[in-house]
Amino acid sequence: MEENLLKAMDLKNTKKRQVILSVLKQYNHAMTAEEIYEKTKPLLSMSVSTIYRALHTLSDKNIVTKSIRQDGKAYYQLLQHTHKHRLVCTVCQQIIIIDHCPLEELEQRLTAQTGYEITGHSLEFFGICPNCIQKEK
Amino acid sequence: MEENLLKAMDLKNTKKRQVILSVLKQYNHAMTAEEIYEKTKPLLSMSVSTIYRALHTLSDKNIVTKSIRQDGKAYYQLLQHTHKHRLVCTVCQQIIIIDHCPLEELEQRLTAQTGYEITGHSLEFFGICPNCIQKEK
DNA sequence: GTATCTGCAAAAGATTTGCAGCAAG
DNA sequence: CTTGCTGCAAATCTTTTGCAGATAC
Repeated sequence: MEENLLKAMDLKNTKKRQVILSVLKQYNHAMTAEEIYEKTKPLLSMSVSTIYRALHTLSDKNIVTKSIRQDGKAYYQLLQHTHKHRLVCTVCQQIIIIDHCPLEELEQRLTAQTGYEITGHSLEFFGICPNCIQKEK
Repeated sequence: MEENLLKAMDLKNTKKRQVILSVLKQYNHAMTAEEIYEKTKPLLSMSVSTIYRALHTLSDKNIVTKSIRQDGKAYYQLLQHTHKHRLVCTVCQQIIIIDHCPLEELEQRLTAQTGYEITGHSLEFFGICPNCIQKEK
């Protein structure tokens, strides 16, 4: 399965890339290189630079997406056509997933107005969760 | 003017902070610490760490906002209640400013659904501008 | 005077890179 | 075999920090 993805993109089908892809598939959410490193370690140990290089290659080939969040770290995940955004509590870091992405309509309007071919967006909400609002009183 | 802002927040009214604020006001868009450093240099030279420390303090006091973009750098700007987002060409880096922020309504809905007090969001669009689409053909 | 600010140089954290050896096709 | 992949260590880039001296109030 991971094999086909790699072959299709003229990439060598190495064990390490397979394991990276299988971890991304298994967890199915955006992960940092460090998290991927931890999760792959028990399966097949590899150096962190291999992970960075693999992720870079895979994101060039549009197999994974890379997105930099407000913590300054890069998060990688398998390219998905139905994507989601997050609402993050700035106090306790609790996260709520926003299922419906509200931007598709807006992107169409932007394409019409600007002539850009829009390829993506990044969107994240910040706030304080009900719990932390309580505690701060 | 800058003086009042600082006084109001119990911050010492130093020449360097004044200059940082005046540059942020003058350019009135999000800038990196490095850009601020370059712009303040002719006016009053200071070390980069002073700039980082001042920006950190000012953002704690909600005088400036900090936002990390997809280039991995932190951008600072004076807190504004009417804010804007950007559409960035991933080939030539040309930028289009999106005047109307389409998220206010959505934020109200999220507040109702989650009980979060929403304090902000980050949103950026990526795409390929008409020029670069031409060239790639 | 004293709490706060600043400069400098060093440290930190995430990511990238040069090079020599290794493995997939 | 030969092109592309990997490990290691060193380099890079942005940002943070410890400490000693300087400045605002």
